[in-house]
Amino acid sequence: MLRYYRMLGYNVWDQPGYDTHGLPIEVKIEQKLGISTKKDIVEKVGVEKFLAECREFARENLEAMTEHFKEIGVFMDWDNPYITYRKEYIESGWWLIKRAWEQGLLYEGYRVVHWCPRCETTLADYEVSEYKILRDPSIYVKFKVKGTENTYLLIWTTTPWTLPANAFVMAHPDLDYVKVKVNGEILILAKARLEKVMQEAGVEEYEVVEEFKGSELEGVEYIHPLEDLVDAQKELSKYHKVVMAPEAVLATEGTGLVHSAPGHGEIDYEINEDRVGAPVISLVDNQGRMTSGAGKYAGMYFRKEANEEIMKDLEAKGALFHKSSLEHRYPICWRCKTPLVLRATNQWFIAVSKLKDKLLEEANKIEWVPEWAKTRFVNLIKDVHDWVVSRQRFWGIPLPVWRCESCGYVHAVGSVDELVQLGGREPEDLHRPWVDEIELKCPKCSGVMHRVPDVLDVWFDSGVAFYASLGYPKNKELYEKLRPVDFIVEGHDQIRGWFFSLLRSGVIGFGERPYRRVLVHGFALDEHGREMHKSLGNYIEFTELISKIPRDAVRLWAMQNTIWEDLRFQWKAMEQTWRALNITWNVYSFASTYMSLDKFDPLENSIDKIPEEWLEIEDKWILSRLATLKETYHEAMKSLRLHEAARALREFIVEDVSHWYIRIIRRRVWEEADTPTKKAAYAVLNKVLWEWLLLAAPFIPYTTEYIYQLMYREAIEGPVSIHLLELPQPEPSLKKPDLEEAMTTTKMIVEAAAAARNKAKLKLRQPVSRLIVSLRDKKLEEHLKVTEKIILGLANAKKLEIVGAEFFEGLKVYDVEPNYRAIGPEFRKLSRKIVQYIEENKQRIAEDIISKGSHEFTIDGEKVVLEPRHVNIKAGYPEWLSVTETPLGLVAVDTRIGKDELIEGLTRDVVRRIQAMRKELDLPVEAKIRVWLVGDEQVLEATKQKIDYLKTETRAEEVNYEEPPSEAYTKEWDIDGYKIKIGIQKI
RNA sequence: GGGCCCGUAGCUCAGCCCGGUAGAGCGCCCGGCUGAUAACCGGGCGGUCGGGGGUUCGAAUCCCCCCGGGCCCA
Repeated sequence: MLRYYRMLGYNVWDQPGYDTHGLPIEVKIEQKLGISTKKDIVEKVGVEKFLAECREFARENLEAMTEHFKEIGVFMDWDNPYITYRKEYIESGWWLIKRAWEQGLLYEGYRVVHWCPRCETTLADYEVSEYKILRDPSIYVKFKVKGTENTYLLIWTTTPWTLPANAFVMAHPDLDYVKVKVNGEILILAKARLEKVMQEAGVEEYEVVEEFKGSELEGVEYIHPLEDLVDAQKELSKYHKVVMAPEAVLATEGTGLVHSAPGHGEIDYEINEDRVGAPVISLVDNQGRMTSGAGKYAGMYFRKEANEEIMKDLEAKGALFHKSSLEHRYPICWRCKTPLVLRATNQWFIAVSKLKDKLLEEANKIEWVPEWAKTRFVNLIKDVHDWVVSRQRFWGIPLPVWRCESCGYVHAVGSVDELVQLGGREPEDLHRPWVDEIELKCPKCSGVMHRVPDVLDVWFDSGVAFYASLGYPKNKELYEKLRPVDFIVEGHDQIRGWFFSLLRSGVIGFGERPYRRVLVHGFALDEHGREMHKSLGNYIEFTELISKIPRDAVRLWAMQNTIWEDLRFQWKAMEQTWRALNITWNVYSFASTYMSLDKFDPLENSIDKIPEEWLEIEDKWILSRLATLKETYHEAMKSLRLHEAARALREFIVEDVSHWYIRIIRRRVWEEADTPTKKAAYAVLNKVLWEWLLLAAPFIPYTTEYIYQLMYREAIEGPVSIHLLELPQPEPSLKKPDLEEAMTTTKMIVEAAAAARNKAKLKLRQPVSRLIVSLRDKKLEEHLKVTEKIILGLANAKKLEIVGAEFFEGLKVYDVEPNYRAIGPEFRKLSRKIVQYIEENKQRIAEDIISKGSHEFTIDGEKVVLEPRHVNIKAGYPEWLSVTETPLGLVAVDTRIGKDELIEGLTRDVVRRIQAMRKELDLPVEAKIRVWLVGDEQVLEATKQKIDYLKTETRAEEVNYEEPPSEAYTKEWDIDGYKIKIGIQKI
């Protein structure tokens, strides 16, 4: 796209950029240094050294990427990329945090996150990617309903360790619930789960005493069975009641009553925030041990001792209805494989949910390609949550928030200058640990302020790219000029990723969408449709790829794939594209060979200097096709459908130019004299090839540049590179839809004629006297009149006859077979004679039955009526006519070869052999030769009759009918059984 | 479980928006052409257009349900 707009004359801002921060890089370095925990980074390695390694790694990575981009022909300002770890970039990032803070959107809050108790860090959502089948308890617990003697809410859980932090119970308002009498107790659970639960618990006798909707449970209070053993329950007990939460309750699992611990479950947390308001208590510490708030269980590891002890106590208290275990998928740390714990921790947020309406409004102003990306995007925004921007790591943009030790005042810093103003100084590096050392003076109480230790989510880095890359806010001018960005492109996984992080930042920072148009591309997958990974062994090294396939073939292949769909990697498919490129090369080399041979000057003989009447029909046609191509091309490119443009380019050069136009104009180009028709052909070919070259330049920059340098630059005194030229614009006046249609008809006729020849085993070199065509649509006959010359040339026929359908009808030869099964029972004894009659009168019977539906005759004085059921009729044509049926009508070749045609055919065979021999000798096209012929008289005679033709075609100065001398290149040939010896020699 | 995308010849994919006789390239078999030629052309073989239902004179195409795969979430 950049190449396209550049060639339209735009001044394109083409700065590349690199995301360099983040946990993946930290992990790579941990591996390199042989460490695996945060503690090791701080104590064994030191943060400074660690970050230096990260930076070095990012830099190396970025250089390798740049090389790849350059290799594949990405044309950007590689000397001036933006890099997210640079000071200016980080400062630009700080500015956005400050903007959020100023608008009251930045806040610190408690939030349930996935936490690795071994690495002692939170894991971002996208890092929670590995799961393992683990065995866990599966227990049913009774919560006694307040104010009753023996009525209980029955809940189910696989995480007993979360029970101490239980705050409330969730139910579904629309689900049916029952009270069941079991062993003298009343249990409440969902009706849909009753049978399953009782079965699992091995209870055979139970009685449903009441049935009601879940909504009736709202507000029912209960008593937590571990209340007296857990300190935290003192705070939580007043919230113990049933809450309606349809989004958290399934009718297919558990009991329909879900125990909720807001400090240990995301949905629990949300529902608590939304409609309960209990304190969010998390009873697991950084290392996975129960905290002092867990009372009796303090110090126990959550998935081990705590689970055991809690189940034991529940049993002792008679609160355990049933206990078993199950295997399920449980998230584990992708680095150390430790099972993760969900726990509430302190994190920094930006209140994006407050901006939802604005986000939607802005998203709707963006142009999405394809359209469905917008649907996906809007759906995502509709359930947007506040953005957790903090991470407890090292290699990232430090969160620029300072907190006062004395009064707790929090201040967000937007730049280094502000740091200095507030009593700090400029650190030598804006990363940790340097920035952590900066102390500020509290503007409220003059106390000492320290930075909160977190760094920012890497999505924050990517989100600010649209302005941070341009140096905003230090340098406002550039961004003001370019905003909003015209075009961004990424894979469909980035709809939630980059596209969203950019919009979020755009709205926070500027209250507007930061980009105008989005193009979504697919993934490159292996040939089976799987993602390519080094670990799967299906990864293709880039260097290997470009060592095997030309870069332009790779590019063209990738770009002709429907852009937003995934691309399956296939060597074969690329080789095929390579072939198309090769045809392209052949086309230019064909043109170049003859044009330079004839010293054709493209400037002197440009198309506008050729009188219209010099143009043949095929010239007007290809010019029309070119005009159509340009229209299709620009339309596709302007709406970001690159693949449509790529396909149109291929189709045009391969099908229209190479296979069709050049095939037709060959004879015109071979002529030696400088005829108007040859000049016209050159001028047209030159225009077509020149404009195609420009149009193809954005797609195949290497090939087009090479051809440009080789064939055009000097001749047209052009600029140093083809990529500095402007694309040709559509020329509607050259479009001739009728002519294009006529040529489509012509192609079909020529192909049908070839098929008819094929059937009759008549090679194309053998001329035929007539080509006979009957078309269903009389209007199409006009087409044939227009292109008659082309048809005769390509079908190698002397005459084109357009006839009506009755011509073929009249010639039809019928084969009629008696249908014994129908005749026998009906005609009995006459049958044998009737069969004989049929054999003798096939044609008449067939004609009658086809036209009248029956055939009457008399046999032994009896009248017989033959109807279609009595015979099988097969239609055919006489032997001298080879017919092909096409959707347009019938096309036939008269296969009878007259004497003239035979002579011409034989001569062409000889010419063809001489040409082959010239080629074998590697003679230049323009070289003159001497020829000797000896052999069967018929062949010699034929060539004598057509001697002038033979001489011109082969550039023979003389033809001798005698044994070739020993110095001549001599070969013996067999032409359809005729023997001939040919000798040639260069003069 | 939800949103979106994909499913058409042995393989890779057009066609679907806007309904009208199912296409291309590759592969395989047979034939032809050739001063662009390690190219090219023709023919043959090959299809329940993922499945089912609906709308319609007519559905690969529009609508609904289901199945399989992918992306992003839960």
